[in-house]
Amino acid sequence: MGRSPCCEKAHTNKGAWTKEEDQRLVAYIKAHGEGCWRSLPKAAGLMRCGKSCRLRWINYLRPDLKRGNFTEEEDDIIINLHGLLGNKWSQIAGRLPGRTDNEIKNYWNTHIKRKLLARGIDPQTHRPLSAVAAPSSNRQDKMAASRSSRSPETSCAGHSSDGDSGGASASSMPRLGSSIDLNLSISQPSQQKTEAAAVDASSTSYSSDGKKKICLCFNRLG
DNA sequence: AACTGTCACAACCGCCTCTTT
DNA sequence: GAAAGAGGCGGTTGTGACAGT
Repeated sequence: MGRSPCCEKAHTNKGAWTKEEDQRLVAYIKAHGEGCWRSLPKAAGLMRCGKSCRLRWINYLRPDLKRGNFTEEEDDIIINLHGLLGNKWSQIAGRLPGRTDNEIKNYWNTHIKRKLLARGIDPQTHRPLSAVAAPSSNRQDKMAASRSSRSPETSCAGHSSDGDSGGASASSMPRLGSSIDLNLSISQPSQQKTEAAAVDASSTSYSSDGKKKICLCFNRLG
């Protein structure tokens, strides 16, 4: 539709970041904070697209990032949150401090998918493979599915078609065995924001028997 | 040693959503 | 209310590392 590109592509570097570029970016953000990504590259003396700077900072350079392997506990959290949220990587990442959406997305695609398949569980629906109809391998179908999953009405991919939309309780959904209790609650739409359903917040706590509990509150279900 | 296949992950692309004008 | 700009998100790709033959 004629939208101008986010940056002047002819004058931007692409590909892997160099140490010097990283240093420039870190130094600039340390000095000025995260501000306008569009103007940041110029201000920091980087021949990069603003989006690229943002991604580099968020996924790699941020000081609070937790590098290294995912723990079993993190695996479980990701699997359960994915069952609830679908491919909402940023929301899942928001509940795993120190992890980024990109990291989780990659980890899901490379490790967890296989892990679930090995257990005989469909990674998309979280149901036993035998109960899942043959998935479409058609690329266009996948794209269409991803598009529809981004609409608010179907934000809980894989469960919106369950037919039990009235009882939005995690315990009513078939779920792989886990030590994590997903204690969901639905509140009245008291806050008058008209956004579509959103998982507003979650908190992690421990029950008396030491089991980890994650509380997810769906504040605004449409 | 050379080749091939697989895996892991950083980075890019295009679209969507939110905010501002 | 419409249009434009900017940020954010999710899917996909490119590539280096490693393992197997």
